Amino acid sequence: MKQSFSKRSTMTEIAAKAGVSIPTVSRVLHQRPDVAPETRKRVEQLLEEHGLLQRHAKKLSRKEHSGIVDMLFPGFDSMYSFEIARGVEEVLARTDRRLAISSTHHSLELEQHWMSKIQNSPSDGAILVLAHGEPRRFDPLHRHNIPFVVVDHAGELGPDTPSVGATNWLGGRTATEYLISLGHRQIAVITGPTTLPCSQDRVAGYRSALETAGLPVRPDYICLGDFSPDSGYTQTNVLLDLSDPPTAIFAGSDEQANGVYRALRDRGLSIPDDMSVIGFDDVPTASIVTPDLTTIRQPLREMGRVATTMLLHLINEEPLDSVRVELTTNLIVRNSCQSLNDANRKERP
Amino acid sequence: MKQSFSKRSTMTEIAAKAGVSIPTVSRVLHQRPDVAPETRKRVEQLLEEHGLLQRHAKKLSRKEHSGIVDMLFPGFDSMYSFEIARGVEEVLARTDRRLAISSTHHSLELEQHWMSKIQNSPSDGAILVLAHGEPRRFDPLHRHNIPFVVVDHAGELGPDTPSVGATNWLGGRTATEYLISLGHRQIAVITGPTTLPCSQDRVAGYRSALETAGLPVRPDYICLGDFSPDSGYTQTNVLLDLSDPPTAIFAGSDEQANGVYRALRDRGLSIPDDMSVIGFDDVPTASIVTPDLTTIRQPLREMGRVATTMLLHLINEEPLDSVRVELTTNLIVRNSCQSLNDANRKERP
DNA sequence: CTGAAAGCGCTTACAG
DNA sequence: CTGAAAGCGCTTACAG
Repeated sequence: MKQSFSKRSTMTEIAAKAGVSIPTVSRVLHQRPDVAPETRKRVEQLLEEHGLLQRHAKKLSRKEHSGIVDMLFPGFDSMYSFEIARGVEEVLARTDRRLAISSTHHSLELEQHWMSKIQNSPSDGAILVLAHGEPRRFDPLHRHNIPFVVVDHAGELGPDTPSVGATNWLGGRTATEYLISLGHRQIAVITGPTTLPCSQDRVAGYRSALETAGLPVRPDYICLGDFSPDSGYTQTNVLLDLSDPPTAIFAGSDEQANGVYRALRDRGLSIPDDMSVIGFDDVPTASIVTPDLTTIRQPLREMGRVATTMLLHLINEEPLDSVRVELTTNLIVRNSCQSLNDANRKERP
Repeated sequence: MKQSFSKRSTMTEIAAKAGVSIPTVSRVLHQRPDVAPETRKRVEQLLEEHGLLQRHAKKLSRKEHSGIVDMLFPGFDSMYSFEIARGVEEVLARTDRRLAISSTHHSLELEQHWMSKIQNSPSDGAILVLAHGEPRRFDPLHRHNIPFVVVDHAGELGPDTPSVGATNWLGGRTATEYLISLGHRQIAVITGPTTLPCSQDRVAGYRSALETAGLPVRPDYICLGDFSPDSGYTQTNVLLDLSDPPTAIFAGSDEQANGVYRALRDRGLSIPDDMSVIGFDDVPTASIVTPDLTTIRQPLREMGRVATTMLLHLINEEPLDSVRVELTTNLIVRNSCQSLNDANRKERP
């Protein structure tokens, strides 16, 4: 037992013990066919005992895969990130790979730092949660032949870049249609960052629903946010200060909706009696707030799962069913929206 | 440019190009002192250009460290986990190591699976979020000489096991004292799993506060939960069905408090008018719920940060200031508790 | 400081 | 099927 740890054995040693030549040992180790079954068995036994087999396997597997799948977030700071990560973890747990999580903390510098880390201790593949950015960003990955999948990108990266997204346009449209169906005619939206395609798409869906219903698209009802509670708070106040405020707000994201809630509460306004609010994402908090938030569900965990499955295919050099997968959004009706015709609504001027 | 990728160069090649012997090249690569500065410079240049320097550095660093720090959760499914992970990520981002996250999904089988993964693609160190469990569990880690730190364990693992925790006893006591200071005399607690030292400690703190104030410790006011919203819901209903229900509930954890909120709301009871509720943890949702939750803050992110700093010391074989670090909890007063003397409280029989 | 020489652990045709 | 031989890429005393 002890000596097997004391010093790493060599093929020469094994050859001596097995009473064969070194080349034969080499052949057995490499699973060449031209070895007598008996000899092979004897040598294999020795190799195993002395840890050469294990050492060799490890060396091989290090070549093929590092055992790590990387995941990069712009910020590891929201339920949104967490949910996607959970999906990825779920499918990776069943494989022999581990999940490495990094955040660029919204800094380009740290993103480059990460890219160089990846070179030194390489990755089998990467999942990039990147809602925007040009393809050039992925050059280091290409150079190092690291397969990757982009999550929540709108998919305009061209046919070379596998990506998973959600039907943001449809979601935006569904949210707005729902509010219209409740009788609302004055519907505002607080957007995400204008640079983000997912946000642009939601707003486009909003416009489309309004236009289809023959309602005007009012510029003062389209407020610029950044998906944060703070921008939800600020923009809600802007909307409420309008001479002609909306009766419903499409909050852009659930997190942003939290800020909308707070602004409304600060003014003593009730949800949904005084204002209907609809979110986007359906993160866990959506069902915890009061009233629980009607929202458009974006299947974040499933997006993580699908992206991982795709990546695993890429790693194994198996063909992909589709380079671009778009998962569908769903309306989740809870209690933050009310029909305009319904009772105890205060009259507005 | 091109040929440097086409085939990996050898020392022989470099030696020829540099007009020196192979041993000299070897010496330069290994930074031996006995080489003429000029020769060294020339050879180094060549080594760099042909990627031998890089290859060598990589080989070295693979020996010293894999570049991965592992983190294991019983379940990667709560704000609690997420917050600790964020803390770890924050300090790791500034190093050249990446964070690998795994969950045992509360299954012993998966925990063993993870332990074997760790052997195949080794880890520089691990952070284990393990609220209980005997030291034997860590044997595989010891065997493979992988340093680790345990987070949120009560610290009864002995002086060999570095750990980071919070002052759970003090937190439980503070929560209860606060309720007493508001005039409450009938204070219930919904506990976490009895097997968890952190939960036991909180309950012990609760008892201690009651006893110090000369109040009776009523067994029917101590309800068994498991930190989940569901158990919060169920046990609140049990408490409300008592002939003599409490006027305040110490919810054991913020997540559990969500269930308490729901049960109260389902019965048409108002928080804090009809019932005061205090949580534990101060996860982000605590300030989002209505009314926002008064709670005992457990500095989860900081715990993650401290654990990582400790682990980095262990990895570098530097001494630890202390094997056991206990971070302090704080009372965060928000709006879910009310003084018993205050106004609009309905009279109880 | 530097190289010729010996050696290590392994692989790869080649001959039988 | 197996081994003797040649060879590769590298390291390590040793001599000058």
